[in-house]
Amino acid sequence: MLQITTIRQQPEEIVARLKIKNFDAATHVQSIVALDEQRRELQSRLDETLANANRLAKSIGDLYKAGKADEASRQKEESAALKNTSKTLGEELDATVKKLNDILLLLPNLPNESVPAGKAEADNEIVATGGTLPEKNPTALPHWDLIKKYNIIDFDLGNKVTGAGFPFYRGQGARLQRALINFFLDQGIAAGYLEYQPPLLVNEDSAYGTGQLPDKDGQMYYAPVDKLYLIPTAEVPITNIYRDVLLREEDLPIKNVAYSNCFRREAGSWGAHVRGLNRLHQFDKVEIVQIRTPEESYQALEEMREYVAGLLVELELPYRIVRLCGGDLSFTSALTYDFEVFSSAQERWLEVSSVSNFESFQANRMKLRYKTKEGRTQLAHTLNGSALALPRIVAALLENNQTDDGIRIPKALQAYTGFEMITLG
RNA sequence: GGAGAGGUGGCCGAGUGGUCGAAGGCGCACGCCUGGAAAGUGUGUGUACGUCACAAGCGUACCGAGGGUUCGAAUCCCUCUCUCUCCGCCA
Repeated sequence: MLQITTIRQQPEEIVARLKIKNFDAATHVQSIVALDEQRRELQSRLDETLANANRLAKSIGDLYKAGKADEASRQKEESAALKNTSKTLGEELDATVKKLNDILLLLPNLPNESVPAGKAEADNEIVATGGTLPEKNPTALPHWDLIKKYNIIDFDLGNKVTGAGFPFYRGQGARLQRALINFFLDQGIAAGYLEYQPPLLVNEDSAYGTGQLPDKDGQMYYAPVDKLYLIPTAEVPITNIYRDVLLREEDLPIKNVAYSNCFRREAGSWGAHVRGLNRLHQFDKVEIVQIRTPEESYQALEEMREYVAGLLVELELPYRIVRLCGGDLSFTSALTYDFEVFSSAQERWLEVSSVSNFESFQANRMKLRYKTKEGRTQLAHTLNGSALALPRIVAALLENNQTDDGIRIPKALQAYTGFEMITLG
């Protein structure tokens, strides 16, 4: 959520910046400015009325004590009138605040200066590449065939027991999952992140805090009996640790890492390119989250980018990093780097990580603040990134490392899997 | 799930209708004291909103959340929620 003071002070600037995200904010901003004006007016009048009522109450008490009951009951009538006024003003104020807030929630975060304009994927900017692309192999099998051949991931079984997009991992497939999770967590810990194991269901406040609601309502699984949402990413519980928290500057930076299952309904996004592991309703991901001062947050974003790139190097996967254009940028993000690995049999780049700086957008929603060394209270910046999401990593590993003898496991992972090859039988 | 007890400031803890944003203590900050430190001592120490220069000052709200009674509520009533204890159930 954007800060009301920013909108109040530079409404045109906001509208202009949001155009980069292809978001027309003109009407919203206009309403916000008007409602904000109204809100402050009502607040002043209400405060004044309450101040008068407080004065009267005190006076009535004194009069009773002095035995002047007549004068007291006359003032009581006055007080009753004030009470009516304050009740009306209070209701108007609440309604105005609610209206204002509802519109504020609809405004996406401002894009960073460096975000290129653009409508979609094609306008993203490739900022780095790494690893070597495998040679073209016409006989290479896509991962959905490989998993059947080696009998390591079973979609049919998932289909029977749960539904589409909920596969079973089996044998060396399950082992590979576990290896990747542990590898990613250990790397994170080595890089100074604190490991967390979060709840997989969160309440409504948390879903609002990180911005999944109201923007992505319908994309999360929901347990209505208990009013809980299944998390689409560990970002939600991990960042919400700091909801309504006032940190001290010495507490920063905060760097957390967490593994979790992730649940996504993916309503309406099923299509031709989502075979096999490319898109699932439940998948595994290790997430890194940082809380930073505004001064340091972009430096932190670069650190995180380096860190994620390092993981892909260890896994010996060819990758590229793209800076998302305005149109592709998420609702909450100011700047996002997507990481894509090349999947040789599909001959496609698969997104395996998204590293973002949300600046104070989430912090403002969550009231995540910190006290500076000078004693000023201000909003912190939040960042997060996948490090990494498993299914597409697995897809790329399987496709890129297939040999006549089996599927080669990258060296860095072998200590975790306990085997060097995925083999038949 | 049943019964009981309770949620007060960074922490502990007083406070059962007005003088309470809230005693006292701890912690913290700054000063005094000291060769230095400890001890001692003095002062200060919440958040949000409004006014305003995102200053001071002033005003308003906040004692788990939301409603109610009252001229006036941390204090009384109702609902919800969370924690603790006992019982039940259970990985």
